[in-house]
Amino acid sequence: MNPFDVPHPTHEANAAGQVCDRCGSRVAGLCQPLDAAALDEISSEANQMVLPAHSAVFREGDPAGRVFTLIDGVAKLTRLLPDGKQQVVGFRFAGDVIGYTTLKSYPFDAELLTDARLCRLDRPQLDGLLRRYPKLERRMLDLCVQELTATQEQLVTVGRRSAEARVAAFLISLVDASRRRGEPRQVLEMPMTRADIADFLGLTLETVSRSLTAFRKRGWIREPVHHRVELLNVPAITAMAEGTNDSF
Amino acid sequence: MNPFDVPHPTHEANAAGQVCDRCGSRVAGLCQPLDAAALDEISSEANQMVLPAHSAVFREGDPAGRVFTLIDGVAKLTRLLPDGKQQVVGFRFAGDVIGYTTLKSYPFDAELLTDARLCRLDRPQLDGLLRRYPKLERRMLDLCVQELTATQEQLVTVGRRSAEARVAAFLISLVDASRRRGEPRQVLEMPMTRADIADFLGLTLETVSRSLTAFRKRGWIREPVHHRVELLNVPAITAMAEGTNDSF
DNA sequence: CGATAGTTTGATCGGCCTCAACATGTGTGG
DNA sequence: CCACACATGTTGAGGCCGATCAAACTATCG
Repeated sequence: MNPFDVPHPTHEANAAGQVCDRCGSRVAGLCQPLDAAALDEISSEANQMVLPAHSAVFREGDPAGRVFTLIDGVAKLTRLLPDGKQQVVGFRFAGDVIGYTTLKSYPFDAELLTDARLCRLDRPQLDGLLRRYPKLERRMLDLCVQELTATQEQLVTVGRRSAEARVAAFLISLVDASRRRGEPRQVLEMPMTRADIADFLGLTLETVSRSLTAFRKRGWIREPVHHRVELLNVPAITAMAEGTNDSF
Repeated sequence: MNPFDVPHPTHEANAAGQVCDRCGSRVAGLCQPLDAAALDEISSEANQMVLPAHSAVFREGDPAGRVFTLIDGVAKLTRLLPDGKQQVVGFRFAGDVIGYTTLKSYPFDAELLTDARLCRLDRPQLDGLLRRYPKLERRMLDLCVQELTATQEQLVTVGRRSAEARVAAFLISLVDASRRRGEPRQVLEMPMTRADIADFLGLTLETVSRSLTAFRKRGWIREPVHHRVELLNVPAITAMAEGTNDSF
């Protein structure tokens, strides 16, 4: 299933930290609290892999034996309902960690929206690292708490906001994610389809399309090419997301 | 604000483990992986407190300096929207841990629905325990992963299910929670109001009321007294929750 | 016993879903 | 390179589910 496994080049933590010179990725996720020596050790155990768009990193129910760091690309995490409908529980971007869990099997699908490079760490390796670097355990807890908080926020969005407010909140969350990984332009890559967005927001793809069209007509956004949005009026979009847009 | 702080009696872990004889609570939450000696040490540092119904354990934004274990009672966790509406992000029952986070402040309100007893652990104490008992850190990660998975499930419920399916799913989740703490009767304490349930499910209280009335008329449930439900037809409720009830 | 919070039920409205048709974009093979 | 198929996106019309507004009923508590 993963035909592109290649050995991972040794990381080199530079003075500023956080960036691996060899693979070019920001060492944002798991490894953040580690020093150079530890990073070297991890790198010698981790495998870099490349996967094409629309392939699955893992599926709901697979034995949870690996942890991935997304070096490059975008992934969506989905859960399946008994009746076949799907709910997107989150999107992941460069630097994010995917698939760390203490459960025996993954509780959701992880599917790539773009071609992607990933860092793969197998469970025995991870366990060994956790034993040698106790800080890592704390780091995983941090990540989990962040994820939990974000999911609760999403619950608020899906549970209590109007359709346009949900789409606006989604756009704002894209900006935040982009800023977090240091690309503070308001031109955003948005490789997800209307259907993906709809399954994230608890809407239909038609409603998402209509909302985006409405934003476009109000001059709030532009879509110069497919899968790229430009936010022209962040304050208006923010106000819409927060439901405080009595007039526009 | 907490006028009922009382010193916590020393725990005694019995041979079967998991139950503290002195305070009568099941030591289910944080302390599960610890041995008797560790439990004694924790107990000497923890404070038991009693709070009345409708009081706040902590509020969104408070500095996250304490961790609580609910010994007895029910709590709801809520987030506030900018426009004043609230979303219930979860309910907590006896044995559940509340308020452990690596964030600087609590990301939600914790409010009691019933009179409750709580075990309180202040942050410096917790940090010390984490240093002495590294297993605890792993335990907190486990709890966080569980909570995250449950919240994702709730996202599916709120995002993709019909009103009656959501209410049915809520009832089933009550049964599960009840079973988890060893009360496998299908007569359930349900101290939350229709409004609480509505804010959890992304519905209005009227819709929740109508759904429960419908279930009652179909003979699926009874409410012998206020704040107590009896599930008479779990299969039907389950089928409704899963959306596989084409006929009933 | 009155006041207040919570619940039920009814009537109406509207936002979003559904179904449908068409437009546009993308990839593939001739 | 073009023709074609197929995925994705847009737009419209109509209907339904759940929200909203309103009123009566019940339980709880001082």
